[in-house]
Amino acid sequence: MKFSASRAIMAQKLMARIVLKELEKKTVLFKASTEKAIVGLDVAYRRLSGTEYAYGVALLYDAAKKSAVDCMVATRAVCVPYIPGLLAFREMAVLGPLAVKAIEKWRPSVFFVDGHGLSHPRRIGIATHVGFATRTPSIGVAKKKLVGVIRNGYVVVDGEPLAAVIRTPTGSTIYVSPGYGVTLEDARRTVLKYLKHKLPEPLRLADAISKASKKLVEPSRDFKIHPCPRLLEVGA
DNA sequence: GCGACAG
DNA sequence: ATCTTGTCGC
Repeated sequence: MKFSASRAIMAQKLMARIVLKELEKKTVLFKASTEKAIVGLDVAYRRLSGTEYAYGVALLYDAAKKSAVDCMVATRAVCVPYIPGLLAFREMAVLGPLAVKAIEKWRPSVFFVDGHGLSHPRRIGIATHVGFATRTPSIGVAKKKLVGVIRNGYVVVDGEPLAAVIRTPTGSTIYVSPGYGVTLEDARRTVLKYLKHKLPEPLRLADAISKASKKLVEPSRDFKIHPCPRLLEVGA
């Protein structure tokens, strides 16, 4: 079936009703400093003879050892266009199944996802989709602002802070927002603990591996998890 | 109409 | 995000 932007928006509004209600009731599943295992999720794309493929990476980061300890790479042809605000529908095709596998295999405390969570037009960014779909805490980390204005270090919409604006050690700016089951302050504090470069370690490493995988892994039409390339040397 | 617009 | 060469700077 062809992708329908209007139906996707309807779906997000329905999800928002549930997620925001839980957030009001302070249904918190994760608190800062309780993390044992963090899984960084990122997606890279590659055009190959008329078909566009998505390379999804799930990287397991050990909070105690402060290093990456495992990773998975998954590929599949993408079937949804990129539309601001609807990024989740494009990336979930590969991140959804991959996140489920990551939970079964690693039992992570929280997911770090590239992209916004709460700081989204309907409060349902990619990070929220991942967390809600898997009922696992998640935090969104974006490199560009999508909505709102910046006031006192936060992205604000209608007077409500939706994301923390953080200046990274490399001088760039990132926007950290709650995905699912996490408060804004806990999301901010947690990301800060792993911020050594432009992105928190679990995401920086997942990003490096997803890009490197494009020339080391043959993509498949349908969703498939490949043997993880021995790339943990990419800064880990 | 104009500007904005995650990855 | 991706397409792309060299190049300026820490």
